[in-house]
Amino acid sequence: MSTLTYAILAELARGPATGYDIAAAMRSPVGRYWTAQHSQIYPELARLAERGWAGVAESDGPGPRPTKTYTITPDGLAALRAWARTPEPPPPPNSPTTVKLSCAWLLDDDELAGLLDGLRAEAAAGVARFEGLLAGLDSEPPRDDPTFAAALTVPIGLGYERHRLEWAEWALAEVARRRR
Amino acid sequence: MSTLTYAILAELARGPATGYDIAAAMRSPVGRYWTAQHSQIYPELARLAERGWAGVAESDGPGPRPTKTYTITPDGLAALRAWARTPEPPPPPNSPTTVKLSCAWLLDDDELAGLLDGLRAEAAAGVARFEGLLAGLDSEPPRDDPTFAAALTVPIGLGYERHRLEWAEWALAEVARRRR
DNA sequence: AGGGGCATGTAAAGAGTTACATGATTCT
DNA sequence: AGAATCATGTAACTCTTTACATGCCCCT
Repeated sequence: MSTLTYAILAELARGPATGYDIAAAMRSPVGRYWTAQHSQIYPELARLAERGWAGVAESDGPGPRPTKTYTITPDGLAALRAWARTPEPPPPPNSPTTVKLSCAWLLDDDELAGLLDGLRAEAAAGVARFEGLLAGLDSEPPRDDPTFAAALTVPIGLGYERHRLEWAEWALAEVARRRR
Repeated sequence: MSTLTYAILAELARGPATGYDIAAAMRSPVGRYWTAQHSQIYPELARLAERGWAGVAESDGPGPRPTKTYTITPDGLAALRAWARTPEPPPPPNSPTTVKLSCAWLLDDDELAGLLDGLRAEAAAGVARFEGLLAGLDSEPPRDDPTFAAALTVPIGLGYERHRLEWAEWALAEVARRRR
């Protein structure tokens, strides 16, 4: 059982959903932090049902196949809770962008400044996105509601983007200072 | 050509190395941010040599096979620089830990506090690690030296861990506040 | 009439991890 | 005597992405 298994269960814990719904949610998983393609989700949902962690209801679909609506079972919910409360080993911090930055000594000032400015713009957009998201959140959500979790996770994303923005601005200033 | 290709080239740009050296550097790539196993590195080095981006020199090895020392070629350096200066599309921010946090509404107060405290401890260790690294850096490194890049990348890591630590402390306080 | 959204699936290829395999030297 | 380090490689497996494939309904 991979992270995807539980990321799907976490979606189902919020309510019944089709594979299409879950794929849509995982296209831009703001505040929930997992992505996957539908080609990975459909087989995983079938395994979930086979394992008894989700139930399926079929209805007429728009295409040649029936629409399948999945619902989390008590077993599935228990498995999700058990997974969620165990600590995760820190993942390898693989970042192509930081590898590029580690080549900064090979680039000239303009190339480096261009790279940094792109990162600055990206981070600024991220800050705006998460600020909007935070503004839309209930300030004191019910303890047993998904929005309670969002009130915790959205500030991580916001803090992360803010830190990236500050760093990019500092790095640009640093490169400009050394240029002279 | 994957990120691994260029991450290896970035190592070779610092000087000739064996596959073993690169695997060791990528076991804990502090400030450079890519990890890989030797089983991935050895074939990739062979492809690099085949492509003309690295040269190989064989010498007697400690085991049954000769030791191969790889050196970056002018073509390899040019390819690395070209890659490094092009912006990277933002990667999917997949994080198992944040998926767990998005299940916070399913956990009771003690389970959630335990999860958060583990993250706090992890972040605190990270801050200490990067502070030590930063302390060991030259404050004004030569522009065309790998340490110049480290002076840029180490503060990203430090800032990231500081942000995580602040967030974890805030989240713990938030959970404690709502507990009462 | 064509494009986009809804809805499901499979196939192929690439990326990454874990395990298997060998063998000399050095340290405890 | 056994473990760790140096040094290389392959095999099997899992995870992820990209592409192929179908077909209805709604909007312009």
